[in-house]
Amino acid sequence: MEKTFNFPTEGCITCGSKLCTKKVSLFSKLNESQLNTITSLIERKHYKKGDIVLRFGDDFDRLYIVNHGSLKAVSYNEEGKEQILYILNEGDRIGELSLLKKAESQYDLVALKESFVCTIPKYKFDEFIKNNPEVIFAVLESTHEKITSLEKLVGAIASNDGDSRLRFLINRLIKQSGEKRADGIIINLELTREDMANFVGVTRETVSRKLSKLADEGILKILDNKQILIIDKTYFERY
Amino acid sequence: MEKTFNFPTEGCITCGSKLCTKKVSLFSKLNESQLNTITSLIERKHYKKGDIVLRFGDDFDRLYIVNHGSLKAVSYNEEGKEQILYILNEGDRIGELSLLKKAESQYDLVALKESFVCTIPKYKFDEFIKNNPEVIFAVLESTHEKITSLEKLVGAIASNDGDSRLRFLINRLIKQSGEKRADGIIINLELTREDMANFVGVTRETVSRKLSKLADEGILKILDNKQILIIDKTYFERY
DNA sequence: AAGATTATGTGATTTGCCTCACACAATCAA
DNA sequence: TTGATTGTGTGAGGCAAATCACATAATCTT
Repeated sequence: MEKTFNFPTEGCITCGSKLCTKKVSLFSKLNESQLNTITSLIERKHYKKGDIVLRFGDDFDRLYIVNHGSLKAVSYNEEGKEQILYILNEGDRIGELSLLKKAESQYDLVALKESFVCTIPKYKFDEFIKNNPEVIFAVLESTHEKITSLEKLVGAIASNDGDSRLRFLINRLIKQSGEKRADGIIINLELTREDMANFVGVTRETVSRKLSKLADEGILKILDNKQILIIDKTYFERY
Repeated sequence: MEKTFNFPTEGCITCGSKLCTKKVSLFSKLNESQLNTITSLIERKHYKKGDIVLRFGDDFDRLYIVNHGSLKAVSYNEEGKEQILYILNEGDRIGELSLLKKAESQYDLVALKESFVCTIPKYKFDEFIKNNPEVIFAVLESTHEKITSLEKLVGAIASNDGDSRLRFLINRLIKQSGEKRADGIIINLELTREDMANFVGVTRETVSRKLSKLADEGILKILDNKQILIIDKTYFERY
């Protein structure tokens, strides 16, 4: 079912020419010449599904931008159970903080599917910022979004109520990757049931059961393991 | 038991003269004249225990700095249950993000005890930053700390294990306000049992029971409702 | 100082999720 | 294509924490 992908060796695979710098909100306000400079700093790498882009404990000395594909950032608790902190889709970025000081990554960055990831080394980005100080505001804004995202996650999983955890999860998936159709909203999942569980702190069994229940109630339809059709969007907006 | 406080009408109540700008890490790298400028921008207000400093939905158009006392930032879930996102002690600040754009507060800011809070209005701070752009890096660093703090909170409460939630809570209290003594570390709580519960997402009963259990095991001693003596610090460091 | 209010500890009961178990489906690898 | 691996759904049972209930302690208020 998965359509095969034709990988260009050079340039941005989604917009055809440049390295997508324009669609990254971090750079959305830059002019043409600034964009060209940024583009020249970028290194792009290819990852297969399951590949580890950055490992826990490694130097976090780059800014990472998802050019194509998606990543998860996962930490591990005492018993080694996975906790997903962020799900990064096309255009999302992580590592703004490494711009400040040398730091070690507190999580693994893992490709959820075949992905292209653009990176800018800290020292290069530092210099760019020195010459283009207004970019720092965009960086701040980006960290703002991250904080908001985490605050909501905390609220969702602290509630200790499985139904609202699932509601939160699906609501976020709708926002991140929902596509409107005539009969509802399609979510194309990169996540497994277990990933979903590890994001909101339940077990994969609970995710399965809750999804089935929601399907019984007519709130959504499970098309297949990787596709969910949201019928009653409002149920998830009660948040 | 609570010692009464002698409130000066002007100047910093903890350092005697200026408005504590020097102890706030946000400003720690500023020179004397910059500090004087900042000090002149600050407005200080007094709050009684339980007073609401900023309400959910209000314009978040100031930077808030705890000059003396402590605050909690609380949001509410669907059922109206309180979720504490941050505990702010002397020198801590919140609202850096309001520097970017007009935003509404996503939580209530509540005084945990009698407190003095210094604020700087957005428009004044914006101007200060325009003249002292290097401060923006300190702001970024401050948001970095907030992100790290939230990431850890997520890891703790997602685990779904009461013991580790409590371990996380007490570990943070030790770091935020623990005082070393010959016989261990004293934590002077501003939080009630219910506050503690609302921070790590359990009920107050569970906090009570878990604390009693830890006391039985000799890991800590409950001196009274507001004082806990940590005997085996290492237990809480397993994190 | 006395009464009212708020906070705390602890027992009894309920409940929802985790755990374990297993069948079946989907995907991967050669 | 085939077998191996990984993912998924669902039942049964146990258990930790929520809930409910109440006595007592601490703290506010005047």
